Parts: sequence; structure tokens; C-alpha cells
Amino acid sequence: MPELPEVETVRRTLEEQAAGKEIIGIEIFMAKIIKMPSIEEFRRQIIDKTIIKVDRRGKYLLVRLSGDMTLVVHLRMTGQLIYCPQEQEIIKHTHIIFNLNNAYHLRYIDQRQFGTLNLAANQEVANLSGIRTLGPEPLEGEFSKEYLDNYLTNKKTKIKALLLDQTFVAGLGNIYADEALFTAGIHPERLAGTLNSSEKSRLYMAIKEVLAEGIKYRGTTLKDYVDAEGKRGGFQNRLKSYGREGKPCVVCGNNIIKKKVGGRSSSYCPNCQS
DNA sequence: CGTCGCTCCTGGATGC
DNA sequence: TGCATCCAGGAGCGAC
Repeated sequence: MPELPEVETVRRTLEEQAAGKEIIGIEIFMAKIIKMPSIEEFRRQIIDKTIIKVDRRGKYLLVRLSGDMTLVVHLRMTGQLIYCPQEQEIIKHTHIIFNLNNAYHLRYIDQRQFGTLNLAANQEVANLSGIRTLGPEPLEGEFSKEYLDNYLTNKKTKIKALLLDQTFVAGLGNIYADEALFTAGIHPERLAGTLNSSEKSRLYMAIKEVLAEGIKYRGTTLKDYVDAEGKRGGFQNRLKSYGREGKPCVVCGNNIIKKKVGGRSSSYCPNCQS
């Protein structure tokens, strides 16, 4: 599932490939993917726009277009944004096709149809629901040790649930939340407010570390995730807790266990994480 | 406001 | 072999 490292990898590959290309047509096979504006307005406003660059905010892709417009894309679980020659076979679950002026396509593919596209004026993007309430970018200065420290103080939520809360910090999903807790040696069911200073420092460093490593290895492909060129990631081979239930902990050898925490599956080492 | 549980969806895995 | 059920999960929403 695309989390910050996967979305960042799509951002980079998409910008490399598609910047400078003009959208000269659009085919919409599944209208509900487009949330705003209406389908007619979306179609009318996006035609003849040129892709200038691609930014990212949390798990949102911000495709900057000419005319001070932004195509805001959230891939959710199984969304893919693929840049490919127009003659490439159109696979099942292809919902939107942008025709570009170089005989290439930008295709939105999404098996579970959870993803969303929004088109907005640049100055409106920060106020879109979902983006307006996002917490700081974890790899930038605004996400400081002091911020994390203050945020966790007196919080009664389980730390795992807090890491998944995008209003705390933007971009973590189930994979990197589990990995960060493993790296920090913190049990997912710990109440956030009970972490001591040393644990909070470890968690702060671990969040940055696992996300940076995830980007370095171009994301995690468990099943569906690919970048804008259709390439799989490599971080799945380096996961230490997520998806490793029943396998030995790489640190102590005890078996990794899986348990629902706050409604989400969590994999952790019962020995190393406390 | 904080927290919880439900919902959207498909297809792979599991159960009988 | 076939059919039913469960599970994966990001984020919005309603309930309390």
C-alpha cells in the first residue's frame, strides 16, 4: 500500500517522465474516482494543461499543471499512476486515461477503487479536506523532536494508532508504522503518553530512518505497488516486522507475532518491543 | 474534542 | 471441486 516512500518514488519517477508533457485528452471509465470538481468541469479544466512538476504532501501526489492548477492524487490501497506508451495494453482496473501530446498515456489504475483524484486551483490545495488537517512532513524540519515530545504528552491513544493518524505526522501507513516501532523497540499497544524521554527519542529517529530507507530502496512492493514506470520497489526484502509473523526476529530470534491493535493488524517482536 | 467502529472495494486465502 | 466467508487497509463519517 502506497505510504510516504512509495508515493515519493512515484513522485520522482512521474516528474522525470511526464514533466513538460501536455494533456490533450482524457478518458474516464470510472467517474467516482474523481471527487472534485464535477466530471464535466474536470474534463474541461484539465484539457490542454501542461504537467510542470510533481510535488508530494504526506501520501498525496500534487501534479502541478499550467494555469496554476493542481491534480491532487491519493492512491490509497491499490492505486497506480503509470506513464506508458499509448499502445501498451490497457489492463483491468484502468479507470482514467490522460492522453499526452507525445503518444504516451498517464493512466490511473486501481483494483479496489479507493483512490481519489481532485483538481483544484493551486491556492485551494492546502484547504482540501484530507490535506488541510495533515500533520508535519516527517522528513522535514517542522517534524522536530520537541513536536513529537509535546504531541505524545498526556495522549491516551495507543502509539500504533497515533502513528497512523495523519494529523500527527503525514505519510506513515501500516508498514512503516510497524517498522518504526520495531526499530524503536516500542510495543504497539503502549499508550502514547507513557513513553519516556528515551523512548520518544528512539521513536523520533526510527520514523525518519525507516522512511528514508524506504525511499532509498524505492518503496515496498508486497503485491500491487509500482512506480510511475511500472517498476517494483525493493524495501519488502528489508522489512523486519511487517508481514513477518511466525518468522524469527532479526535481532533476538523470537517469533514475530501479529495482533489487531486499534483495529489494524500489527506485527511486532514480543521480546524486543516493550 | 477524543476515540471507536463501520464503510468503501476486489481478489487471494482459507474453511467446509 | 465449488461455494461461502474472511481478510487486507486509508481515511471519511457517524456515534457516543
